[in-house]
Order: sequence, then structure tokens, then C-alpha cells
Amino acid sequence: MPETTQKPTINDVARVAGVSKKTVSRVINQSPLLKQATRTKVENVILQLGYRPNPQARALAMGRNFLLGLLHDNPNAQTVLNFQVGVLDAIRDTEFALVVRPVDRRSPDMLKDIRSFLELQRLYGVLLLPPISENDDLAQLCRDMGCGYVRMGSAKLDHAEHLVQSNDSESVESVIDYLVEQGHRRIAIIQGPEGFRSAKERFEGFVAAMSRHGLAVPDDAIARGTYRFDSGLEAANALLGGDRRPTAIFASNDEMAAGAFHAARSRNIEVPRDLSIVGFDDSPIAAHIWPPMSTVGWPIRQMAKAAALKLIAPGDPGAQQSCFPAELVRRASVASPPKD
Amino acid sequence: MPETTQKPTINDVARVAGVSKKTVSRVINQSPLLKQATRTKVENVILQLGYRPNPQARALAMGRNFLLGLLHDNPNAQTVLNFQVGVLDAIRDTEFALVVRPVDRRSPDMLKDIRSFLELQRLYGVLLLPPISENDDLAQLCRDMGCGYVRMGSAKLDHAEHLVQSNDSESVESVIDYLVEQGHRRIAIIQGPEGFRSAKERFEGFVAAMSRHGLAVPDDAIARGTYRFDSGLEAANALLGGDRRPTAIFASNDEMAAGAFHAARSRNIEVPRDLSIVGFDDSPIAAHIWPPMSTVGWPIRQMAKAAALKLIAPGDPGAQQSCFPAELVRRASVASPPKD
DNA sequence: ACTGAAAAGGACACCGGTGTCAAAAAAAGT
DNA sequence: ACTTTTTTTGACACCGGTGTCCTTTTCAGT
Repeated sequence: MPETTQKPTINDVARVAGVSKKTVSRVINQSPLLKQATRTKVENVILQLGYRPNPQARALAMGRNFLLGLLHDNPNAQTVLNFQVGVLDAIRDTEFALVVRPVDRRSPDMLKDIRSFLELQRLYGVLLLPPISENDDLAQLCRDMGCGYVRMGSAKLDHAEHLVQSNDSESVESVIDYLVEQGHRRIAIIQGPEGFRSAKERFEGFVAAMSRHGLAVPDDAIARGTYRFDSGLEAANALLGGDRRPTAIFASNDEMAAGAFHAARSRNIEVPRDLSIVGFDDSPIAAHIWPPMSTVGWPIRQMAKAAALKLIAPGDPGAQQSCFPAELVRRASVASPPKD
Repeated sequence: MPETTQKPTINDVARVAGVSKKTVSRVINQSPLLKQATRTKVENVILQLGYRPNPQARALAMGRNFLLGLLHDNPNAQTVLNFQVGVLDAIRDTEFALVVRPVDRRSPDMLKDIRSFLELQRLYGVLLLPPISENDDLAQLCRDMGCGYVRMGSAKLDHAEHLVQSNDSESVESVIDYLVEQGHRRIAIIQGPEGFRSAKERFEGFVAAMSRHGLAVPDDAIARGTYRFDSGLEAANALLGGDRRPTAIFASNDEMAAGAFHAARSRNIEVPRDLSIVGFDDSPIAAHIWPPMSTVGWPIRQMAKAAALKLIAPGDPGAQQSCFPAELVRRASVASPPKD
């Protein structure tokens, strides 16, 4: 028994099974050129010895690491974390691990930094979160480097194999439908920042639904924010400052919606009695603010899992879905408009 | 010129510099046995060729990867994300990368899973976030596996080289001092869950400060929560349901404090006029709730950076500090108590 | 039974570094 | 100048896998 306390290597397996290490390698890599009998024999030895291939050695030999990278530029923390958990759902019990890399999309060196990072770490694939997922140069970079990638977005940014998306525009339409159903006519929107695809999608959904209902969207019912709390507060102040103020506001994300709550409160406008507010993202703040906020939630964890599977097991059924439904979460921030 | 478009390897450097690859290796690893002249010569070639050592090859040869692991059990998302950013501050421009691994502390297999993870990935070191940082078996496991580790906590859990801590107890004392200064006498606490060191520290700070001020802490001024929103709501309901209700509540984290806000609101108790509330963590919700909440903030990013440096560069000045100050953030949720 | 083609398995170099230990060079001693 | 010692450097095996290509087996065809 040459077995010590050391972890067994491919050589140990080969010796015990009485085959060459290459054959063991073939078993590990599911090569189809093996006789079933050989495969079974080796598999038994693997089980018996508790052998697990060394990812570092594989990485060196194959020139690519068993690491998935998560590239993001600090959108909301809960989103990023949920995404991480979703990826873990996919890679648990595999040899893959998840490395995270916050980046700064405003830095002129971003692409250079990422290139250098990819060169060094030889990632198996990367997951791109919005807003940087919308950067086509970045996707091109991944292709050039032979690094798999999946973009997460609100629109059809890429081929299905490289994409998980939510149907933001449709879900915003359903928000507006809901508000109209409650009796609202003067509905305002706080848009997200220019250049964000998600902002554009959500805005388009808004416009489409309003026009479908034959409702006007005057200029003073449109404000723009940065997706941050403060900007929502400012934008809402602008919307609420006019003489014919809206009875409902749709904010393109929850943080801005929370800002709108504050703006309303400071003007003695009560939510939802005097003003209905709907956000987007279903982040924790939506549930914890008062009154609890109606918002649109998307299945981040499932999307993350699907994205990871697209990279590590493109054939898996879980890797097929690309479009995921975002759905209205009804809470207490919407009521019928005041009669006046 | 044998240079192609391929990345240069240690062999290229050795050849061009006219030394052996081992000598180049010595330069990379800062070996002190080198003649200055040789070192300089090789360094120049490295620069000239733009050579960067391949982490996978190093990992294989050295038996340990250039990866830092972040093990956490989903405390608050913002904390985890800030921590990640702090770690990135430390490892940017090094060959290190950060891998994250959410774990489940309630699972009986947690230790087994982590062991298997560490065995496979051969991490350079791991960073342990509360509450699992308080698990001594886990720390022991890291030692057994020859894996560096740093625990982040609210108390002196380990030797300084393995620890970054905040002075929770003292900062809670300063919260109570502040409340007393504002005129409060009946101050209640919502404790964190049993078994959490942070909960204990915060509670002890509370008790110490109250006794220092000669104030009573009756049983009905103590409630316990789970650090989650709902539990804070429940706990606050219990505290506010008595006949001599407190004029101020200190909640051991912001989520529970937010729950307390809701409880107050539903009882028509206005914050801060009728009730002052202080939280802990300075999470985004503290700033976004209405009225903005006074809370205790700790410098997570700096702590994370220090923790990472303790692993990858123990000699660095930034790696020396172990205790970081948590500090009161004054916002609008505290006022003088109502006179009655 | 014999031949040839296809299937299965193995030998060996290689990925890009590091560890060991001996050889070469430099410094010190007499 | 010639050892002896100490400091520097290099040759070579090794980490644990995979790729290439060649040999052996297996099996169908005649």
C-alpha cells in the first residue's frame, strides 16, 4: 500500500487501476473513445481512492483556469450578491470557483485592466453584469482572448449563448397597466441615466404602455436620474413641483424610488394616499421602506445560474433559457388616485 | 528574435538575459541570494519583454494558488460587497485574485464543504466574515490545511495577525452616551441573536454605558432579534407594548432598526419626536429610510484591505492595524425625549 | 483463418514555474 | 599564490495534469 496521507494523484489512480495516466485523463474528461469496461474500472478506483483532479495542474496543461469571473461595476449590492449566490448554485460540486472583480467603467483604463486580468488569470469565462455588460468592446475583448462570456442585460445584446436577459420593457408595461387600472392618468417617470440600456428599455416600456392607453406623456412628467438615491429625490422634487402634479410615479429603480418617497414626505404628500410610487429591482429597501414599495422583481439567482451554466455546461437544460420574466411585486405604495 | 505574439515565459526571459530560468525565478521571488548586478539585468529583461509569471504554473509548483478566498454567510449585502471592494484595493496590481464562497452556517456539512473547497483550490488564504469568523473550528481547519486566514470580528477572537476587529462595545457606549446627553433615560435595546459575538459585544457596551450612567435596564427594555428586519419589527412591538415605554431604542443592526421604524409607525409613534432610534452598520437603508437613521458605521473597506494585506504582505505597514474604530453617524432619528 | 480498418490504450514530451543539490565564482585566510 | 569558505548560479527532476502520435486490440469483411 503506497497510500500515504497525501492526496492521490492521477498516477496513483493509474497504477492502482493498471492503466496509463492518459487513460485516467480520458475518463476524467469524458472522452468517448473508451471501452465501457475500462471506464468503469477506472471510475471505481477513482471513487475508492477519493481522487479529485488537481485544478491547478489542469489549468497549466490546458491553458485555461477553472475559474469563472464576475465583472461588475457596483450596481446595487444586493443584485451583485444575489448573482454570486446564483452562480454558486451552478458551480457547487464542480471544480469551478468564482472570482469577482469590481471594475470602474469610468476609468479610461478599464479595458486595459480587464485584458491584463484575463491574460493573467486565464479565466474559463466571465459574467458581465449591467451596465458594463452593454459594452460591446468588452465582449469583443473576451472573444479575442478566447475567454467565454455571458452578458446579463435588459435587452437582446448578443446571441442567446452569450446572454441572459430580463424583459424589462414588458414588465414596465405591466406596471403602467396596473397603475391605470387603479385609476391613474397622470403618471410620471424617473428615467435611469443616459447610456444605460436598462434605462432605455424601461423608458420605452413606459412610453409604449402610456400610448397604448391613450395617455399623454408631457415633458414635465419625465425626469432623469442616475439610479442613485439622491437623484431620485431631486427628480421627484422636479416632478412634484409643477402645478398639475402626477398621481403616480414610476421610478426606474428602487433607490430612486426611495428618493421619491423622501421628496414626497418632505412636501407633505402622503404615499400612497396622495401619490403612488412604483420602483424597479425589488431590492431590500423596497420592502423595508414605509410604506412597503411595489416594485418589479427579477429572478437574479436563476439568471445567474443559467449564465454560469452557459459557460461551464452549455448543453445542460438549465443553460438553455435566455430570457427571464421580471414581475410586478405588489406592496403598499400604490392606491387609487385622490379625486380632485 | 524568437519573439512571437505569444506571452513570454520564464524561459524567454532566461534566454534573453543569458541566465538560467532558476535565476529568473529567484528574481521573481525576491530571493536575497542574488548579486545585485544579476538582479538588475534580469529585471530589465523582464520589463523589456513585459514578462509576467504564470500564476497557474506557480500554483502547481508551489502547491498553493494565488487566490484569496472570501467565506461568508450572507450577512448584509452591502457589507459583503464593500468588503470585496476593500480586498480589491489590496490586491489590485498583484497577481492575486479574489474568489468568493457563500456558505451556509446552518448546514451540518459546512466544515466538510469548506475543507473540500480548500483542498481543491489550495487557496493562499481566506478571509472570514462574521458570523462564521467566530467559529473556532473553522479557524483550526485553516491552520490544519496550511491555509492562511484572517477573521473579521467585533472582538479579540484571535492573534492580531489573524484578526481585524472593530470596537463595537465602545461605539455602542458612545451611542448610549449620546442618547443620555439628549435627555433619554428609558433606553431599550434590541439585541442580536444568541451566539453572535457581535451581538454580545454590542449588548455589553449597552449595559456598561447604562450602568455607568446609573440607569436601570429592566427586563422589558431588552428584546432579542435575529438581525433581520422582521425580528426588529416584532422586538420593537414588544418593547413599545408595555406601559412605560422607552423613549429611545438602540437596535443592534440597521435592518432591525428599520423594523423598529415600521413598528413605531404602525403604532402612530413618530420618530424622532416620540421615539429615538439608533441602528448599527450604516447600511444604505439607514440613509434611505425616513427619517434618516443615526447609526454606527465601521470602516469596512479599510478593514478588508488590512485583512487582505495581512495575508499577502504581512510586513506591509497597512497590514499592522488590527483594531478599527466604529463611529457614530448622526442623522435625524434622534431627538430629545418628549416631556411627560 | 486472414486482412484491413477502426477502436482503444499507452509512451513521452510539454505546460511554466519551483526545489534540490552540486558546480562555479567570488571572497577570505594563511 | 593556493586553499578554504562563502556566495551565486545552474542542471535537472518534479508539480499533476493534457496533447500528439504511435502501437496494440478488437472486430467486420471476405
